[in-house]
Amino acid sequence: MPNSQDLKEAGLKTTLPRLRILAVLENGNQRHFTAEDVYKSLLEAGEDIAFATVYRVLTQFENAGLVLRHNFEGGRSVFELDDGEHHDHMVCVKCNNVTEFYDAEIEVRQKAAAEKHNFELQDHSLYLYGLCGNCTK
Amino acid sequence: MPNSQDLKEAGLKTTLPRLRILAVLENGNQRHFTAEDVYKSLLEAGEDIAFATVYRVLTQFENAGLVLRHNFEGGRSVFELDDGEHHDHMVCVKCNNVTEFYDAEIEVRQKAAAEKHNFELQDHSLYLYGLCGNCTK
DNA sequence: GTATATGCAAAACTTTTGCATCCTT
DNA sequence: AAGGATGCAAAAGTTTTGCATATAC
Repeated sequence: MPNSQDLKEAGLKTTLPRLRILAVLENGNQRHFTAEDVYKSLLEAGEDIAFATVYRVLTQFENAGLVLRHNFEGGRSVFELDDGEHHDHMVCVKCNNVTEFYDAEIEVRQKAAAEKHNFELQDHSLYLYGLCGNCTK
Repeated sequence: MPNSQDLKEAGLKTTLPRLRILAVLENGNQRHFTAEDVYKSLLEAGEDIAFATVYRVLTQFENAGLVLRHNFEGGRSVFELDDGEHHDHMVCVKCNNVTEFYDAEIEVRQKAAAEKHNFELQDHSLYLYGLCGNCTK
């Protein structure tokens, strides 16, 4: 779990906005946030942090490797704390709920596909879209 | 390969802009286009079609099932003719070249992962990011 | 004290839309 | 002739940036 130490190691000063944003990402009841989600959480917690700062900080966190940015359908970025354990995502198109999953075989086949095409794999994103358990009831 | 017949079947009138945009998607030396790519191709071909029309038509084609829209990293949509044969994509982060690939086992495991989580799969996107063969030389 | 970070407002970008006019059937 | 499509310009939505002020070290 990232903390102020991680900020320093990333060359980022330990400022109040950064700590507050980190707290939202760590302690929220969700793991996946749009920038607006983060901003609203801060407002609700009584924190007065500019929207521009939220974006700046999230981008800095992303560059520092603390946060992952996803480009799901819908045109808005979704941010998530990088816990170091890679996983993929199922996104409910109705309620926007995000479920994480992992399949070792899929990872292996991706690497194999990349090698086969002489492609130097750096990263990947696998998003499943559909209806989550709650929304099919 | 879609044609004016497909337009009619989709409830879309056979208009010059639609035919021209279809022609770009079919006959370009690439298969993957941003809206701007399409617009520029039209300009180069001497066609005077509004940018807004390009977006409108691409969206209509998407809804009609003629075209797929991808959300790669970078924040701009990428469009591709839907040839009916599902495939995934490797995107070169240096030259933006897009390579298609398909792995039946990955498809199977995705379905299995969805079922395991009681998730009704509708669609998915798998993008590999890295350096293509040309860019690692 | 110095360098870096933040707030605010404005800009940049992509994509969509309102409306008058034009085209297809 | 009638309904749908296009062009233009303006709007909408997300994300970034310039600059003066404030903060961390």
